[in-house]
Amino acid sequence: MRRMTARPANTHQARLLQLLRDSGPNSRAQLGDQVDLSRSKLAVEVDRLLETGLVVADGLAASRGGRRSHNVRLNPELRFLGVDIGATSVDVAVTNAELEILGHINQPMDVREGPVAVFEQVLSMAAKLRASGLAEGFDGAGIGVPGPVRFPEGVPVAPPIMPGWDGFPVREALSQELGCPVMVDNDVNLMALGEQHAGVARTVHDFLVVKIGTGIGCGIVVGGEVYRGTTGSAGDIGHIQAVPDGRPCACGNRGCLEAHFSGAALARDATEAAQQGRSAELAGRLEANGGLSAADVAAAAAAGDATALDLIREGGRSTGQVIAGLVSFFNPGLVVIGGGVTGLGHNLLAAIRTQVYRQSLPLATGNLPIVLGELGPTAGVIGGARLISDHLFSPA
Amino acid sequence: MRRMTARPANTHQARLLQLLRDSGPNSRAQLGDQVDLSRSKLAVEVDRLLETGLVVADGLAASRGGRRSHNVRLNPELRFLGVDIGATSVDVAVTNAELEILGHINQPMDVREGPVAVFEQVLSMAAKLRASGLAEGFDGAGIGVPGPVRFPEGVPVAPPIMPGWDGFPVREALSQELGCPVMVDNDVNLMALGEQHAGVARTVHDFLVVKIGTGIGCGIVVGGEVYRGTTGSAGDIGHIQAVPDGRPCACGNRGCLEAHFSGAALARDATEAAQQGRSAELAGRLEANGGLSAADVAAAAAAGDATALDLIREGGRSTGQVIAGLVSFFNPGLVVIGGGVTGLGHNLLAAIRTQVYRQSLPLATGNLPIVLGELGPTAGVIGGARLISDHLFSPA
DNA sequence: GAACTTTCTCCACTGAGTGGACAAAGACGT
DNA sequence: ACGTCTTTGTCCACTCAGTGGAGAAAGTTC
Repeated sequence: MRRMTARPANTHQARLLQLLRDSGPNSRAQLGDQVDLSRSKLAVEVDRLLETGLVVADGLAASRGGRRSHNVRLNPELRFLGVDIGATSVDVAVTNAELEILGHINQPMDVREGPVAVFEQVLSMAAKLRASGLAEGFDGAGIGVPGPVRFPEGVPVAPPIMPGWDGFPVREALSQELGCPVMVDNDVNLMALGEQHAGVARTVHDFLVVKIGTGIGCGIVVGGEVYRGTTGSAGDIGHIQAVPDGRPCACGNRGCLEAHFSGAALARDATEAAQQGRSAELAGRLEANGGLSAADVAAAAAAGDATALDLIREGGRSTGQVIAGLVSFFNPGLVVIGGGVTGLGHNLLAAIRTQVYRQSLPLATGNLPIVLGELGPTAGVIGGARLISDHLFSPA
Repeated sequence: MRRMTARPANTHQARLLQLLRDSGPNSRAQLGDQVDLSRSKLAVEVDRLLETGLVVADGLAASRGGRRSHNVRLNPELRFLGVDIGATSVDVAVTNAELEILGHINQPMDVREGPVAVFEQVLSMAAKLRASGLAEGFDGAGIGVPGPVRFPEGVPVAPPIMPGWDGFPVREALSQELGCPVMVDNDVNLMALGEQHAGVARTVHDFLVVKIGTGIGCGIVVGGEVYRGTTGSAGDIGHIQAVPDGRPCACGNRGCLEAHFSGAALARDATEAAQQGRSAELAGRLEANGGLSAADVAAAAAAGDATALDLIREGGRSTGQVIAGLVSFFNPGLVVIGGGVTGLGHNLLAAIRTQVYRQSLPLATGNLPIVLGELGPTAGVIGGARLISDHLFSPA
């Protein structure tokens, strides 16, 4: 199949495509209710979209007491690729134009091996999905990388945990390989887009997404749009000071949030506790697995281990301390906690909540939900698909 | 003179009015260069604006090698009122439609006396300006108050330092009294608008304005627009924890930034130092004035007093500590320091800069200017005029 | 089968916006 | 003084997006 290359010709068409993406098949009448255009004009634009092939007829809907409506929907053969590159693993997924996941693969990986090796892996994962019959090709791809990105060009800039990627033309390279438009963004921003599109943040306009994985980052959404900052490093909260004169951090300072709580820090602290004999539970797991991860701490806490619980509580306190400041400053309508450590679940959430509600002013926290992300590991790939569809479903 | 009531009929007219406001008298040709409309259409819209009286002819400009242009400008009789209500004083100013200050009065005042008393004072100040022949009436007014505001309604919400104002319909009441449209906002947001319009932030799209006066607040500008948060309390950074287990704060917590550094805190610390005999300079001033203010500390520091200098440096360090976190999070293109304590000048600025540059990541601070505001005490009133003109110069 | 609903199409009309021709007004060289 | 060039502004015919009403098509309900 030849891939779609058409783009909406005007804002009306863009709006219609986005409506069809977000609410599935619709009749002309239903579209008209949401789009503030005369029925005549709307019919014209829908017909033009049908001509481009982006939209196809979808049969007759059931009657609601009158003439049955002719539904239209986004072309079901459109395929987007969502790629979420983490520090230690990659997620690749295929979606249709309505951003439903048709297939999803996760593989371990190390970003530090550099862009060439990682892309080889990503491309082979994409090929596998294609080979399984889910897609004959891709109409667009959205990629998330664990570091700051100069968004318009799709190029990582000075990424701390992936030094080899600095300045690598991710967007251009992947667009070449995949033969379709590509957008690149920070992984946390993709997660925010994902939760906004299909998760807990569907109705909020200003919110924060705190992703606690190997590192810690924050996605910022202002007025429904991801805010990326002047140099693309907005949300880089891992190196905000959480503990004065605290632990030394790789960045050269002391007491950075990331040095005190993150997947990596938690594993380190748990190992330390096990070795010092402060927890039999953790020591057993260390013995068994030859190492400890955040998941081990979660399991130990679930098994009632006090030390593990303490580690989580202490981490939640540090995180909550920083988030409290951000809440005072940003006054969001929602805070979403996500990332690898969401396995720590409600113990973590409770610790964060306590700290934030205690430290921020009532006006900012009065009606502020602090919740776990809904999408788990799929938030990033859905966000990727959303990112590229936002791009393709806007006037050229 | 009957006040102007016309509003632009469409976005083109709004755009033209804003252009004329920001760059003064212009010929049709010059306007055409900036507005992406055909000369014909532009002429039509300009003619309509002339009919409304918002815009008037302004004679012929000098020739530039061809036919001389007929300039047009905003009606020079338009008058805006800018009001900046602080904790301890009020600024009221009259501007023309180009937001040039024609007259400016500052008077001491205490917000805690409540809205009724304060408005009486504001109205009498406005009357004084009118009586001096600067205005026959006002076409709009922009008011800043030192606390959070529910912006669409123009009503203060839960303002900590002005409890009597909670829920008072400032916008409606003043609109009634002045007989013109009124917009109300947080004083720090007005300052941000002022610096954006006529100060240091003219070319930046994403920036922060930190106002250090009796309290501490922060104005946030995203994509050229003031960001106010979900409940209007965005930028309320005075109660972010700057010093763990630090000084007790009126809000009930400990170590809040405002408890450690602000006009009030500085005066308190200076008085303490004077009484403990740590500074002869400050003790002398305490004796002479019967009390100490931030200005006294500034003067003492300028006279070489080490204790005063230490107080400023320590305050700058706390402030810088908090700002560093905000810079990491928000990645602004500029940070402006303003408010009453700008009298502390470069000693304060240096301390803040040191702390921010040390604590934030290079990518966020690499090209980040941290500067003092340019407009001083006029920032707020210019911002007020800007606020209402933005409102009036947009389609009804 | 009549009356009512809902969906969709057709068509004449409005009005925003364009671009080119041309007029007005000045600068400059000869 | 006069023609040429440049810049500014006006006029006008034309295009095209968008509207709203009439009415056809296709159902449901009683």
